[in-house]
Amino acid sequence: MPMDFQILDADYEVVNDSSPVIRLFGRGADGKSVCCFVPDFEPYFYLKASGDLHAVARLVKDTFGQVTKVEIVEKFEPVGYQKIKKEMLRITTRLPRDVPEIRDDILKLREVMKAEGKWEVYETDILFRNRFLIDKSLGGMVWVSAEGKPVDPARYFRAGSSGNSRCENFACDSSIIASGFQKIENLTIASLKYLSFDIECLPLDGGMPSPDVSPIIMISFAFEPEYRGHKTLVLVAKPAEGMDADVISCRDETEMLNRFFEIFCEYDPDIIVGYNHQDFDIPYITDRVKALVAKGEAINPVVGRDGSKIGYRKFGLITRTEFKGRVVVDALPLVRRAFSLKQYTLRVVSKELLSREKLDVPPLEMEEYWVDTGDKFRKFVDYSRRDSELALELILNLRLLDKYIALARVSGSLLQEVVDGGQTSMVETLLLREFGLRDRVLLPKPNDGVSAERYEMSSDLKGGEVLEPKKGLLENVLILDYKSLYPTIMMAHNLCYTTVVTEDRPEGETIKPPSGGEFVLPEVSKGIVPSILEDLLNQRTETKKRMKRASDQNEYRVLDATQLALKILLNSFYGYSGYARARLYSLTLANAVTSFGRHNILNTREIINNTIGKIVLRGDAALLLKEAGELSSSDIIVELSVAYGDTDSVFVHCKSGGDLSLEEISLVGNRLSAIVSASLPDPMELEFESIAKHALLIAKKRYALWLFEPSNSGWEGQIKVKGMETVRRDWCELTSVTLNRVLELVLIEGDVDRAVEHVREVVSNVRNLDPAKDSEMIESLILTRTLTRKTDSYKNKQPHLTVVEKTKERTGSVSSIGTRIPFVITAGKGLFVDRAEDPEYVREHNIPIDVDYYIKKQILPPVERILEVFGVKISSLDFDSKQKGLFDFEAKKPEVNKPEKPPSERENKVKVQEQDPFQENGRAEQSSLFDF
DNA sequence: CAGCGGTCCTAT
DNA sequence: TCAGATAGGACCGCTG
Repeated sequence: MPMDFQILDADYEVVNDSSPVIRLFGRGADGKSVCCFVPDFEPYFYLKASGDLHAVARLVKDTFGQVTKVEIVEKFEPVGYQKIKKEMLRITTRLPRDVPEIRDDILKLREVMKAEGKWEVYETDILFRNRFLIDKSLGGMVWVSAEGKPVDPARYFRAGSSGNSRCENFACDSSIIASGFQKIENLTIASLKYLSFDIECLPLDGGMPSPDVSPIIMISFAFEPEYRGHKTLVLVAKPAEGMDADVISCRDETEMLNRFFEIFCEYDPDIIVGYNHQDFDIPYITDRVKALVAKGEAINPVVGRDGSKIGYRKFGLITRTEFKGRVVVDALPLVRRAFSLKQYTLRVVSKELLSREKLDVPPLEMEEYWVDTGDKFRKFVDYSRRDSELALELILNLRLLDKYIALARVSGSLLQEVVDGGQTSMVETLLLREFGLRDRVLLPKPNDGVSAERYEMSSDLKGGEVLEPKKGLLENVLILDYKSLYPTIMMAHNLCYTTVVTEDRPEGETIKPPSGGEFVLPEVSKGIVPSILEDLLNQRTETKKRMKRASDQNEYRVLDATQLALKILLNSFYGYSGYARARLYSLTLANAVTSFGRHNILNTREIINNTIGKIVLRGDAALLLKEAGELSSSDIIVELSVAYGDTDSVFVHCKSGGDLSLEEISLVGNRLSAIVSASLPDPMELEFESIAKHALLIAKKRYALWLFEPSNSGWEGQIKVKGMETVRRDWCELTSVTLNRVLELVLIEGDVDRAVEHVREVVSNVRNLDPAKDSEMIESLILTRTLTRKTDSYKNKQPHLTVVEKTKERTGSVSSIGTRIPFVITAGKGLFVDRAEDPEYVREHNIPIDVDYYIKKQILPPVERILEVFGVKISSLDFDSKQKGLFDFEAKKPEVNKPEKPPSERENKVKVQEQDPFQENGRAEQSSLFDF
């Protein structure tokens, strides 16, 4: 009977001290956890040597006892167009660890051989499990059907002298030795078991707990699916009576910890969830267990499917944990990546994303709650339980893993690598697989010296082109977008590491990017990266088609995650080429891509502004002037001009004598998309995305749109803000809210008067702020900033730094790098940075807020940047606490077309954009804010 | 007061 | 946020 399972994790174990055996851990189609042993896969790497290769081969074999086989193979070198393959050595070793052991020494043989040319090693730093997955076309979350016989892991490994105790604790439902296996196409995801946990410690004096001295007093679990009828469990390290059924009272800490590991292994989870458990709970448990064991306590801290114990490793600032056969998923970094929030404490995150309240026990009263036997203790238990629940809900309810599961499948990297790492591991997995198939070897990762050098050079990498916006308010703006610009450029122009002309010259023509360099034509040699991209793009198109046919919601979700994953991967290759730590780094390639991109957007602007210039709408047709022939009075003439663009987007302002409907503008959009796309090499495409009925362009990368996109139920309007203070997290909530309202009034209602009135109200509220009554208002004045480095490596004072230092002095608690620090500006003299203060502290001590700062620096400047477009001038200088002359409508006041409002006394009409001579049809009888 | 370095965060 | 990239706006506080 073949066994079908989905690969969750993979590694290897050495049997008999002599040969490695791959272990694939997974969850079976039958719901059981599986460990599948695969023997007979051997580690290897490549050596490019000069001189007599047979002699080198013999020497390698004679020199290194670990080498079992040396073959002469033909391979292409990693970079550059090459006409023919070169002979290299493929060196097989007994154990995976032999590869790094001999790779440096092997280069020294060059002197022994007295060889002339350069020697180089390739693929010497590929983890053995990844080597296996890549060579066998398997990968994370892939389904495998394995043939083989069941095996008792304990007996299997006892043969080896390494005979470790882990085997006794082997924690899989079934184990087999594979005699054969194959990948199977299966879109579904196995029924995974999720376990979330959270620990509570008792610090000595309300400070930070230290594992040497502060005991763990509670551990909570949340399960999905249930564990023996329990959705949650709370273990407490003291005798307790009268508790709920899901509370397990233990004699002491040691018993509790042992119960923890027992329940953990019995439940046998696939996904280990927590909130910041990667950085806190797991290292803490590890160290605490060590401390207790050192004192003579008996604890067996098994968490791995192979019986391995809990542990962690620190790399600089980051902690990595590994639970063999399982996947550790910390909700904190996932939430961070998925949502832009001002703070990422579990309290804030749960409230914002789940609308759930975190329960809290004040740190200073923790001991009191712990020794209590009644309500307070129950509250403490509830608080602990809730934290586990929340972490699990974040992952499950927000479906945070879907994307990562899809990325693992599509890239072939293990889920843990995808969740932990960036795009690098995924890109490299794809590259290694495709390079292997095409007989090309890949370079090892660069060392620190090389990447530092490259990092310096990277200043020569130019990026995208940002067009100067036509600042102001525009009506009827088409938004066009290049679909996957950089990947399609690479495909269209065959840009690749393997096509760049270096040593060998192809016959005939080459592709010459604006940035320089030369690439061979696809007919001469099709690039590997373009081929990978093409495949990803085809898969994505196919996936999107299947989404339309999808019958049930689950299938739809999986497909949607898949197409998103494909998009992410498509866009990863360009970044990788300019990434200093990449195995393959090529400024020539990266610059070729961006230079084509810049060229492209400028060219598009030229076509739209000048070659096309105007479009004639006649019935359902959007015609070029030359196609239109003689114009009739029913024709609508639309004049086009590019108002803005950033890298891969073009905003086209459509002007005509009268109103244009969304349908009419769409006709123009579709025509533009067709014309421009036709002028581009395949598969580059300019897509008609949406229409901004009104667009407010403030600066490069700063704008707000009243956007309409075609949907099933006609047109749906929404405001979209980019780059402005409403979307920036280093401004206070009051700024965002106020600005949003102003944008709404101005963009949709066209009512500048009301916007001004609104601002006036807000300012007056702030000025008359009464801290005693207005705690909500103070909430909305909180600013946040990320602590980006160690506090001593800042060159300048920073407000959040001030707060971090003050807090450390007061409570001893230190903020870790990467956390967002909330603060408010308090009243007083001196620099603003010195007056930053912890909001909590301000509330407790009734410290007055610097109202003036908030009005003059937080509310008014962003508002002013918007309203000055309409001629509203806010003379903040004139303004004093008596609210006199707050707004100074210098000469201009907008005339707004609102019948219910009295006409403005002032004559000047708003100057939205420079006046346009193009007024033909008499359709603009009423003047409105948006007419000109 | 203009200009600049340092810092943060966002757009693409 | 120990690993995709650059472009760019805005702020603060210092300097000349």
